[in-house]
Amino acid sequence: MPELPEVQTVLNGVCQVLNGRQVLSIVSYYPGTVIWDEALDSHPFPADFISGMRRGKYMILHFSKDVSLIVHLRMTGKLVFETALIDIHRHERARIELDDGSALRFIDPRTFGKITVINTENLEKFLPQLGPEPLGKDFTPQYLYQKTRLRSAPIKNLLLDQSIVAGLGNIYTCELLYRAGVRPQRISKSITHKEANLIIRHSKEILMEAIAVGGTSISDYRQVDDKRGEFQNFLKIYQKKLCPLGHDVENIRLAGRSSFFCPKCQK
DNA sequence: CAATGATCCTGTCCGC
DNA sequence: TGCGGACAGGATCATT
Repeated sequence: MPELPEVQTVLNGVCQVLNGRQVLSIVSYYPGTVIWDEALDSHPFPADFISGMRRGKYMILHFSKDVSLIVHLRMTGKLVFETALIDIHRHERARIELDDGSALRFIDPRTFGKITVINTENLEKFLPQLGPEPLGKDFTPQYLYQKTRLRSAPIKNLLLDQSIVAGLGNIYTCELLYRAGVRPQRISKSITHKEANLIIRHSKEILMEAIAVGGTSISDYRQVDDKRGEFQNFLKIYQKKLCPLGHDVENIRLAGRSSFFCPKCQK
């Protein structure tokens, strides 16, 4: 599922494709996939691509004429580049048409993904409240420790809360807690300074490793050129029966999600 | 305010 | 071979 490393990888590909191009139009094939800001100019396109950035799991694409796109892939969304117009794919929910006849197709079987077209000035208004970037300087052991003091929910739920830290999802949270040696169901308040240190260090480490190999392709996730990421080959606990040391892995449900952990390696 | 559970949705997989 | 049900889970909304 697209988490920070997958979104970053897709964004990098999208920026390459959009570099020097104009968007001519955004076509919607499924109700609710494309959301239009009411405060938008009535004829926003064509607009020149300026820059792309990422905030948590959101892609933000800036264009001329104060137009921006907020793209969220949710669980099964893909942005696939085509050099020429072709038939609408069964799961194609929207299409971003470019000035050279190419297009980015938004393919999303489960239809949870969204493309929001906004006036750039309204960016803050259209983004939810998001915590610090996990790879940023504000995501520190002190910050996390302070947040854990206020909560009785399991630490995994806290890490999945985008208003606490923006970009972690189920897979990397399972993995980083395994690396940190902390059980996902541990009550947040019980996390020690030392454990907060380990969680922060391994969060940053695992995200950087995953970005370096193009993310994790477990089911639908693909890069813009339809290539798979490679990090699924390095997962140690997610959907495993045995941990790397050969211990039995347990799977419990936390916040409605499968949570894999090793009772021997994680305390 | 915190925490939990339902909801959105469809493809895939498992057991019978 | 077919069918029903469980499952996958990011974010939002309603409820406790």
